[in-house]
Parts: sequence; C-alpha cells; structure tokens
Amino acid sequence: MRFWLMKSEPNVFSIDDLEQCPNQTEPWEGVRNYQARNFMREMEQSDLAFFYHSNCKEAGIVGVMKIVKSAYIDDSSFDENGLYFDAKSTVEKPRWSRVDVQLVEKFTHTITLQDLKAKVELADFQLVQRGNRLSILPVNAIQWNFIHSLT
DNA sequence: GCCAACGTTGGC
DNA sequence: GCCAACGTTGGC
Repeated sequence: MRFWLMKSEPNVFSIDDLEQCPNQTEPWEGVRNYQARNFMREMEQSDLAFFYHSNCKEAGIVGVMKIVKSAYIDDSSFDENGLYFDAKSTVEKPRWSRVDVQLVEKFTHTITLQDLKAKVELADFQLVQRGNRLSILPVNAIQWNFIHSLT
C-alpha cells in the first residue's frame, strides 16, 4: 500500500467536482508528463492519494482519494476535439494512462502550501522543493501520517 | 499576468 | 546526442 499526491487546478477539476461525480469516482485523465504517468502506473488499487489544488488562490491539500482502478489507457488522448488530444498517442500505440479515483475525505480546511513549507518534518518532501512541477508525486508513510495529522 | 523553473522538440 | 528555442506549470 502506497501513498501519493495528485495535483489538479480547481477551476478545471476540484475536489467539489469529484464529490459531485457518481459514486464520487472519476477517471484522473489528462496527465501528459512521463514521470507523472509512470507514477500512475505504479499505483495499485486501494492506494491513497492527497488531492492538491494547484495554480489557484489557496494552493494546498484539500482531501484524500482512493485509487479504485489501477492504470489503464487514457483515451482522452485520442479525442481530436478534446483538451487532452495528443496526435502521437494512437489506439495502436497509446502513450498515456489514467487511474480511477474515489473521494475518501474532504478536509474542512485546506492544508496550504505555505503551511507545508513551514514544517521542518517535510523538508525533504518533493512538493515543497524549489521548482517542483510534477503533478503526481509519491508520499512516504511518515510524511503521509504527519500531513494527515495537520487536519 | 508575470516569470522562474523545468520538460519537450527538433535541427544539426 | 547536444542544446537552443519553445511551451507549460504553478506560485506569487
């Protein structure tokens, strides 16, 4: 069982949007970065992930999700008219993957990036490293428990 | 909206 | 395989 952090811009897809989905479950699609994709492929059913709101007023962790389906083909890359179209990803040679996530817990308040950066315990956490842009990161158990204790 | 940091592309 | 040019991310 492993832990992760997954970023989404709330004006594109927020934790409230996930809450509205049937079964509070939705495919996590549109990841177009190889490192992030590879992390998704390492995910197993019942792994947990923090939901992180990025590129917004109050950037930070807003809740917890569960991986309910491990990586499979992200066919949004085939949709010519869609946001996530990638001409180099074909049905014969699909390039991108997605997983299905289910909402587990919505925090009553955001654990902001500012909060996280202030913690000595998280000095090694990839999220708070300078210049970090990865949209999916592994979180180790110690970090997970510590962050969760901040709620 | 700015811009630093990083990833990707493509010419050579 | 190098690296300049370009595109994207994301905090501020």
